[in-house]
Amino acid sequence: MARKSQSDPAQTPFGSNPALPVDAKSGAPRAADKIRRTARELFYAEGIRAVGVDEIVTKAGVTKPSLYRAFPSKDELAAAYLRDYDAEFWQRFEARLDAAGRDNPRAGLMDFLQSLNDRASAPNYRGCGLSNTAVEYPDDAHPARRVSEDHKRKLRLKLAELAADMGADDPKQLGDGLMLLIEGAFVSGQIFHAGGGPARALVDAATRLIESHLKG
Amino acid sequence: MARKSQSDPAQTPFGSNPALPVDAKSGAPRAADKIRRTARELFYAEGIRAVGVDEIVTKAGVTKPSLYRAFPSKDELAAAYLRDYDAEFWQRFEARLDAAGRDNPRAGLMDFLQSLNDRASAPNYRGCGLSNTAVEYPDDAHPARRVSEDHKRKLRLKLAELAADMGADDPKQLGDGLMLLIEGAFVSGQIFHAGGGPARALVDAATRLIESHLKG
DNA sequence: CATTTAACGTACCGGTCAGTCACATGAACA
DNA sequence: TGTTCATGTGACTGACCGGTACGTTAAATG
Repeated sequence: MARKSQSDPAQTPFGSNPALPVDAKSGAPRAADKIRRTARELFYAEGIRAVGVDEIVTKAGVTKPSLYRAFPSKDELAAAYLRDYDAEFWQRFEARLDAAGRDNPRAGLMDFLQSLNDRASAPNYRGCGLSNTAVEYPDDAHPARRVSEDHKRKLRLKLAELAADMGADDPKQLGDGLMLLIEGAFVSGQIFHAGGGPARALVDAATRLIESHLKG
Repeated sequence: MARKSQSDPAQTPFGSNPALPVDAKSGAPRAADKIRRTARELFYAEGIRAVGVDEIVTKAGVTKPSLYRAFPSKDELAAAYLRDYDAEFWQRFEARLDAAGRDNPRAGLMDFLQSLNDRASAPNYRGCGLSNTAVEYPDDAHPARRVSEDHKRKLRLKLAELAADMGADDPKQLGDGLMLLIEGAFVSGQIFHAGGGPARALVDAATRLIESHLKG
């Protein structure tokens, strides 16, 4: 028989799911990790509210008590999903900046925008899991929304920081303008999903916006 | 006793609910209209999936069979909500354009953006009901999502049309750039809800983008 | 006044939801 | 061998979900 769904590559618009951590001795993936992995796929693709815990545990090949031993509630599982999502986002984001060189923030940012542009044109693109969650859960007290809000605040600061590094006269304004473009690409990418709708204008619009701020 | 919740102004970030149509003879609002009105408030404020039909009929002061006599399903009620939303959107949008004069599309658009900027800073702002629905329902076949997609396609065309009227060298590109900014304001407005987050940069960024296209 | 017709409510359906329980299994370790 | 730890089994809960069969009311109509 060997392992079964282990070979499934699980390609998603936000990147492939990383290899599952395995138990040091037995070599078998732990139930909690399988749940995390499956929850991420389903939550991202269909939305959190649309996915039931039964569906998660069934697809993960585990059982419900395993889920509730690892996570106190579905809401907390959703929050954990978003914390993973957040961590991977920054990993990829910083990687782009590093690749372009820390002395060239504009190239790094444009690189990120180009990759977002590409992903947003993929057929099954579903935008940003963190933004989507804020739409699904208006209540600030919801644990998943908290992760989403924290992430967006951090992104906003980071963009302003990059704008300052680029030498913009009004870095906050440029940072916010860039953020609007990025969030706009997230949502319109998933509305006009195949072939990329307005998201195809992302790089061009960002370039013009940056130019405008740098000339001033 | 008199009428009870009739006086409730129902102020929402997308404008106050219009007066309920009343029966020509009895002078009483019809059940279907009360449902439509209540559904719109709840769907917008909390999301479609988050609101059950029981909550709708209870708050509307009617009963479930009245809902299902007027609408074939909850999904179709959601679609009807979005058709109303769409109609009001264009009504307000075109009104701005008319007020500025059809020979001055740029002023009309900027007027609309300014009003969006203001609404997006309101404490209970929840973005665009049509965009939110696309996030909630990834399936293209869902009746509510269909309304959302149709609306966004139409908006995209309209923005390109306005860009052309402004004399842009690449109207589609400018239209798409503006659309990214608008969608970005919808979502970040509801994430950074009070005091307006990045949405405060909407007018400035749009101005710079337009200027950039007009100089080319 | 009797009857039709339209609008509405009462009471209920089966299914699914998140979450829990006591208990069995099986491998690692001492 | 006995203990510990992660996991599975299977049954169960109470709330809620979207949706419906059927009865009631009252105004309009002949």
